[in-house]
Amino acid sequence: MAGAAVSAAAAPLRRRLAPDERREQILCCAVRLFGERRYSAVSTTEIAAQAGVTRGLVNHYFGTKRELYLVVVRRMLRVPGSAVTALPTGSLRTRVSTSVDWFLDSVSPHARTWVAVTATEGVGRDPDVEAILAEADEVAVEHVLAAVGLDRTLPGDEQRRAMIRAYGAMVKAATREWLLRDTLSRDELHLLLTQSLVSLVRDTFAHLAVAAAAK
Amino acid sequence: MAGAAVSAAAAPLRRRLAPDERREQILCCAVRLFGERRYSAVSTTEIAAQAGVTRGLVNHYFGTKRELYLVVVRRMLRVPGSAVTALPTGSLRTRVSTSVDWFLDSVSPHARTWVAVTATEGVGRDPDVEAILAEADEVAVEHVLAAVGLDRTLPGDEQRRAMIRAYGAMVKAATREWLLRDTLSRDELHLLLTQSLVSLVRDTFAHLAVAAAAK
DNA sequence: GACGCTATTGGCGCATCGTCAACAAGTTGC
DNA sequence: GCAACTTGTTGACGATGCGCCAATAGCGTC
Repeated sequence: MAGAAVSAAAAPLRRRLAPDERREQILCCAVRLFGERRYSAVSTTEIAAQAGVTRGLVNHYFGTKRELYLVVVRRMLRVPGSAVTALPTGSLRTRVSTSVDWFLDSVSPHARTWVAVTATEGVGRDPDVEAILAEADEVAVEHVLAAVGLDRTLPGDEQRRAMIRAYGAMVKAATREWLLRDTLSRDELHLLLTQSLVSLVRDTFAHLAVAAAAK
Repeated sequence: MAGAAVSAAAAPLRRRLAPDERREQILCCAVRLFGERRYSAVSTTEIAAQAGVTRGLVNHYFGTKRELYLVVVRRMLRVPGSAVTALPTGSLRTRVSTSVDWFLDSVSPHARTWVAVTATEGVGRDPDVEAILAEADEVAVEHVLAAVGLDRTLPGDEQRRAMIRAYGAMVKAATREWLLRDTLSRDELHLLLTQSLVSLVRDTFAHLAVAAAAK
């Protein structure tokens, strides 16, 4: 009994961690669970259990289950884009091709989480989630504009940005075809993304400028 | 008192409807509520209340809240696409342009519900919802293949279908830009969708065929 | 080794969901 | 016309999940 008491003292039932550390630990489990199942199919109890804590602590750190979810969404989008190396040079097609390659390279290591983030569409609007995704899209648009070398002060900038956002949706969908369904090889995906963006910039934007000048 | 009794008999508290009728009534309310709020923010109690029935009846007809939700998703995708009129003729660009116009015409009356259906979710996979959306996408792919006049037995069909699915994602995103954010005019949207599909078929598919023949 | 700070717990109250037996609105048979 | 049957509909029960908060117990500090 004395031995039991000693070992119990040596390994206390609750371990007290630094707030940041504990928060990170819970968030990590939440990312994994929300990544593999939908919102309603994940309970805060389960998240807490996986993190080795009680449910109350989850609420203590993140307030609400929904708030935790939003943090997870934000976190998952923080993956790529940190190492924006030197801008590519050369012809439009060369620059676009290089950028597409860079994108594919940066996605493939985090394939699983990336797919989860950009995953499903459904019914029911969620303004908060939409705002986070929109923010990430805006960053992507900036990258594309920089890669193709377009002046952002020119008239028609808003329209071009909208079109690039739409192009971004195709990028996501096509990349899912590659990573998830394996219906496209990397080369085929690369061809699609490059060709589409080149056509967008060279043809569609040109038509746009002509139409704007005509009126 | 006798009069009250008579009026009560004339207007009974519960009205007994035909199953299909009641089911449709509940489903209608569910469509509206799920259209304007996200899944977790809609309770079956509220749906029942809006339909003028009790919660138990909702479960009786649809089993589970989730099952009801899936029925809603399916229903919302039932765009009156039945009226697939005669296939357009003329050059590739003309046929694509006509098809894009037809699509935009058929979407705009149901703008609100359509936007709700194609709204992006966030994190968390939902295989059931994905299956429904995939089914609808496949129908759309068939329409596109018919419009551009591609033989479905040719080699590389799977790759082309995948690329058209990706194009479909761009169509949805761009249409949302038009309907929701008003960042594109209908003409600009039409230009984008037409130009992109023409480029996809004329350039990308051509490259694809060349690459396939080379190996 | 005692003290204080605070990370952590456990439980309370409330809302929602799925199930089911009982009830009553219509319908049919006589 | 009334009675019996069918079945659409209700109301309540148990279970689960979530937000909140006072009590508890690690861990650093003097």
